Amino acid sequence: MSVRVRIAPSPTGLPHVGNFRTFLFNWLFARQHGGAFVIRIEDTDQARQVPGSVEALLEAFEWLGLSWDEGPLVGGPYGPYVQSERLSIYHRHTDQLVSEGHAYKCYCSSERLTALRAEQQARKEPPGYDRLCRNLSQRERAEHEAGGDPHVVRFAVPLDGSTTCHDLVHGDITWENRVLDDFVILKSDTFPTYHLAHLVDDHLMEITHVLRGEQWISSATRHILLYQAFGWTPPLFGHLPDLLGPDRKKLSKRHGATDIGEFKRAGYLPEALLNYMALCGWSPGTDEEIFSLDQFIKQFSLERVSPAGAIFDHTKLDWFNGQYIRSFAPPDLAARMRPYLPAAGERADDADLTEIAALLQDRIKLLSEVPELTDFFFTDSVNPDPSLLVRSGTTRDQIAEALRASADLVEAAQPFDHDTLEPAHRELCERLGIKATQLFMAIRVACTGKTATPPLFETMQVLGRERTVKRLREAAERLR
RNA sequence: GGCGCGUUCGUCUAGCGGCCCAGGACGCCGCCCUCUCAAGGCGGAGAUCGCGGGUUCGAAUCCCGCACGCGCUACCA
Repeated sequence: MSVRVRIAPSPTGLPHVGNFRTFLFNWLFARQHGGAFVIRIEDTDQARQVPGSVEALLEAFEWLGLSWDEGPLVGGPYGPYVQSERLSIYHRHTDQLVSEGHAYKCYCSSERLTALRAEQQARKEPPGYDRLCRNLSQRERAEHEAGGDPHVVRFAVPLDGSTTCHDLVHGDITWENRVLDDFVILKSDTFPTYHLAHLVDDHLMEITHVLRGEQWISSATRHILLYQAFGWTPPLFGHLPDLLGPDRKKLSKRHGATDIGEFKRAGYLPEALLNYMALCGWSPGTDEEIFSLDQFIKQFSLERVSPAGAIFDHTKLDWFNGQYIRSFAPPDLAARMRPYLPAAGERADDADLTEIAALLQDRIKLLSEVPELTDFFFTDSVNPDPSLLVRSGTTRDQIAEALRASADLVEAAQPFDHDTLEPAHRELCERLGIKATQLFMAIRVACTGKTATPPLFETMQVLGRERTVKRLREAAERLR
């Protein structure tokens, strides 16, 4: 039987990086086995819906370059892929369970349930449904029905025995059935709970491996019990570790930027995010760290997934991003940079941008750093600060003279390029009796307005002879 | 409270009985390179392997307790 995995996001907000790490592992597993990767929208909680969630999710998939075989937009033979469109299926299966005695209608009010829980806690007993309606007589049941009383459907958990989950990541996990109460599988609004819905869908969609977050471990026993009640063979389970915040709590919005769109805006590359996410919780067992998606597909294995949660460390993500930025050919980097350009640079042509990209390549970790590092390429004047122009060990007059001399050199340089400009300026230093550091910094500030820039003469080359001369003379004027 | 999962440098991790008085990477520190900033190269600090018992000639690795963290214990997923 071929592998089929699924991810089951609920449309309750922005696509979260923690969820995506889980999605990624599912995706890798599917691709590795030539299986199907299915997206199913779990919208059984009507109250928590957030409009636009699905669109944002799919956008994130697109940005990361991950495709899906069945689900929203693409459909598939096991649809519909939205739970709210599958209500009749859940009702049919709930009825089956009820008629076979594996589930029962419960008419208890939420008030009674709340009171019950309070009592139990007061007596330091484990909270849980007391199974009142499990033992209703035929007559009592008929009365409730006749009265049209609202109800939920609860699963009748076996009173004894134990259940074992053979987890692909954690190994065998066993629970005593008696620690479970009769959980709700169909809510009074006639929507199924997660427990029922995901399971019916997984079975009907012929899902072979359920790779989900570790918060589901404790529910796995309920799920296996349900499979048994239906007489179905459960899929294989693998509970994946969480992504944690610096406080070791499960990563959430509280920890800052966690939705995929924010990473994009912050200047991260999808390659870097993917690479880092995959290494949070999975390791190849070698010293390799930089992986393409194809390499991940080849090497990924559930056996090497760590059972422990991992803190999501932006510092290391930044390093990956820098690695990828440096790995690009300049024209490719230029294309990546384009969306991040300052307003003044939006009309830059590809050739110019490629030269700029080559200069920035070793200097940025995030594409969002591009505007502040490139603004001087796109503006008319840089308004250099005189105090930056003239630094200790030099005088205003000295620097003004040097800048004029530099302008003359630049005007005369033949050809106008780095290889001609640098030696000419080094000679100028000797002639003027200034240190290269001092002269070059003054020129740098004059041409860019900044003290930290790409190499001076290469920057001049990209700036062009005309603008360079103009800036040098303007700066000299400022020192009058 | 009950049940479950987890626990190796600050962080991500390698390790599956001797090769480990624990290796790599990020970060940090220093040096080199150097026109600034980076990038890069080299080197360094950094982990009594959560704690306590056992098993064994030998344990980070196996077993048992304990502690701590996290999760579940909803008509949320």
